[in-house]
Amino acid sequence: MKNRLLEIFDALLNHFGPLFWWPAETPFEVCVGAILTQNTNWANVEKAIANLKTEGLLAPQALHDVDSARLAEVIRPAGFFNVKSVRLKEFIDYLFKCCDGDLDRLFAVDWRELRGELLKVRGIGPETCDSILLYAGNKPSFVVDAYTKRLFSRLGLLRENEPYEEVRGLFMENLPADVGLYNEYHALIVRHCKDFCRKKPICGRCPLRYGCGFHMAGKVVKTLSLGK
DNA sequence: GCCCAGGTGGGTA
DNA sequence: TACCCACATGGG
Repeated sequence: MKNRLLEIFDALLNHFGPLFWWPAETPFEVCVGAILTQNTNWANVEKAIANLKTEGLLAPQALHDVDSARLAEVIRPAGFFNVKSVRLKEFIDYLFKCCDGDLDRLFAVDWRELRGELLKVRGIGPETCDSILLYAGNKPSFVVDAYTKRLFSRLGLLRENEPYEEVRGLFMENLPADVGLYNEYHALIVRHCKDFCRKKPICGRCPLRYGCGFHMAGKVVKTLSLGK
């Protein structure tokens, strides 16, 4: 399994090149984006982030001070704005409670303990939590999302409704605890799925389950060599 | 008009 | 544990 996961990573990296995620300017922006992108197209999140910047709200103290109803209006393009407004405030409340609003202090503690604490914050589930740890805190916590489950179940390496922690464990037990590797692997999975492995596969059925390659408009444009 | 998008929490059996 | 549902905008 370890070799298989590394082969898939190499094939994706070879095809797309390094992606240098997360698409954000600061660690704090990563945290905000991780909450805003819950079940939401990233293009809509970008609009909400742009609004936050325009309004001068993309900072811990500013988000701490702003009224949640006003915050909801600013992040409206991201969808689910009422619940996300509350979730952002919950995260900020925790940040001030534990670290006086200082992200560096947040990430200074043992990350495994921090993961347990973040998961207690309402609105921060396992994917949001691991995204924050990996992409904002540079901690080796593998991120699992809908794309990860879709791709690896189609590859026959997972069952379709495998629980989050089981999937995460599969990667973390079979890959070295390397922040750079985890960072790129998740980014490449997302990129690959957006291009080739949609909910409705572009070629009618996702070809990766046969280990054969990348498809576009029904035509094979590149072949993966996954080995056995 | 319909489907989909980098989830999460609450309720029910 | 395993489903169901609400939450909502915007692009294809």
